[in-house]
Amino acid sequence: MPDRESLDGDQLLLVLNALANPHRLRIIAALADGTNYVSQLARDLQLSRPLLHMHLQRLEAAGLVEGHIEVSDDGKAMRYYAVTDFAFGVDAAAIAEAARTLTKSEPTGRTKGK
Amino acid sequence: MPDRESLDGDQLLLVLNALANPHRLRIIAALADGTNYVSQLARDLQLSRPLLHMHLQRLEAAGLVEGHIEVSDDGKAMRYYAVTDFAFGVDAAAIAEAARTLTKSEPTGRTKGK
DNA sequence: TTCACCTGTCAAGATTTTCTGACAGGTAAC
DNA sequence: GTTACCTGTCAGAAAATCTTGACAGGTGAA
Repeated sequence: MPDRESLDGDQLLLVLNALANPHRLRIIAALADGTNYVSQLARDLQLSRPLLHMHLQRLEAAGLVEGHIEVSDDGKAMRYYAVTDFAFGVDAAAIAEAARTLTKSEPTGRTKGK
Repeated sequence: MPDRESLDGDQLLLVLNALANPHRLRIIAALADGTNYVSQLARDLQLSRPLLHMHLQRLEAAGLVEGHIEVSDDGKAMRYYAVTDFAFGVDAAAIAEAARTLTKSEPTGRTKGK
């Protein structure tokens, strides 16, 4: 397990958003038990496959899980996902630091872009 | 500063949801610089007062900030907010642990309630 | 071929969240 | 009185998120 990471504002926000959902917390918990492929994971968690797909992409975009194709013995291509070694601490000081590099919805010169 | 807290699933989710917003990160950052009252904070952050009010409530519900009424010299009642001493770590193991006590959107016996 | 799996995508509806403008009340100062 | 602050709330629009069902493709096995 790596040392505690230091994320910039946008990264932190991306991660927090990825974690702020019960399904996604369960997905991480399930993958922490061991790597798994999409369809099986969907059955385990009782989620529709398209829904799980979307949640996995959100988690992967935040760098919390990683997927890779693996060809099974009988030639089927399966996408296996595993959790990454992420670890970070959250307190007021860390947030104050991160907030300085936030590019979204700034008071001036907003990057919003409609 | 207190030791790293250990939150149950629902608490953790509440906190993560509270933090998963750029405005709210900025609010915490601003309050980390020093306590402040609502109207002034709204001007500093360039947010409408009703909007800030909503965000503050979300943060307070998660236990990240605390507000109290303070009567100024000239008799006006102002609501001052300050950050609390929260601190917690996030990694796959912590999430796996917390996920076990999640009550929302469970596979069976959902608590959804419409 | 048909079946049972796997993968991925899309459109569109349902639900939440975010945000604003308008309104209510209060005090002190001019 | 009016003005200038402070507080709080509400309804409703706007935007983002979540979720499902249907469709596309692929493989190997019976």
